Amino acid sequence: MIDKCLCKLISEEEIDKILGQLPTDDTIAKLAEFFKVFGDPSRLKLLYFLSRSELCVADLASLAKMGQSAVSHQLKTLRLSRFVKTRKEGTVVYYSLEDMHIQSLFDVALEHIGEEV
Amino acid sequence: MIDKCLCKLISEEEIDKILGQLPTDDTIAKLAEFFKVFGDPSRLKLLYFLSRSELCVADLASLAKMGQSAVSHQLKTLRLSRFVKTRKEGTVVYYSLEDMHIQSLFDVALEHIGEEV
DNA sequence: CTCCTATATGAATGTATGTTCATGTATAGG
DNA sequence: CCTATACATGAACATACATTCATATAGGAG
Repeated sequence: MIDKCLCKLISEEEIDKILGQLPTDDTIAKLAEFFKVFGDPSRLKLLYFLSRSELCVADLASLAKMGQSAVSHQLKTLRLSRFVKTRKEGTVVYYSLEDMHIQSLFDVALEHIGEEV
Repeated sequence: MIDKCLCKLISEEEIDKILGQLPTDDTIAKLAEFFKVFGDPSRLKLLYFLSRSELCVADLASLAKMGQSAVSHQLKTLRLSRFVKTRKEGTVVYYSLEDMHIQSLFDVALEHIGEEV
């Protein structure tokens, strides 16, 4: 854990300042959880479809070419992280996006990987 | 895979349009890889420190309270996904951010999880 | 009440991933 | 050369995670 070096590119005061402004472990953990949700192709697909239309579970499974159970599990993840919301109608559960920041996230990511959508 | 329902909330034409505009599997995979990099607390910490200063491996390990090997492994991940770049000086390797979109990513994420940095 | 459909969920399984440990490589100093 | 330092890397291990399978729940149709 304790490595030498201390390259002295920056001063002690600067180090203290950087450490002082370091987000708490809790905030960092939440940030990681946030991004982890987007780190799976299946979830990204589901989010894409939901960005285009409110959809029920079966239709999401059909569009994403995934099993119903897999979709349901992933939607649970998306629900718990508050990216999607649900509306129930009889036995059908309709999912839609809760958070509209998603598109801007994708924009930054696509720019980085150099794709023109 | 083939589930029933077809809730008909949207028309066939709309479905075709949505499927037609679906990014390729390759693009989706790259997007997921992009976000996966941010889905780990250790890497987030390292990126935070690098967003404040160019730093060598040992100092990063010291700041992040991580082992040198762990830091080196994670820096490799960050290098391969082109988030950081290196500069060598003797035996010391200095890392710095390659990509400046990172801060805007964090802003969106922090807004979502409801933290005031 | 009974059956069917839509969805959720728990257990099991295979795979991916982060850290550690041991070691390899490269460079500076004596 | 020889040694020490800085960093990289491969194997091993433990954990996390995505999917599947089987089953549970809940609501509508008859």
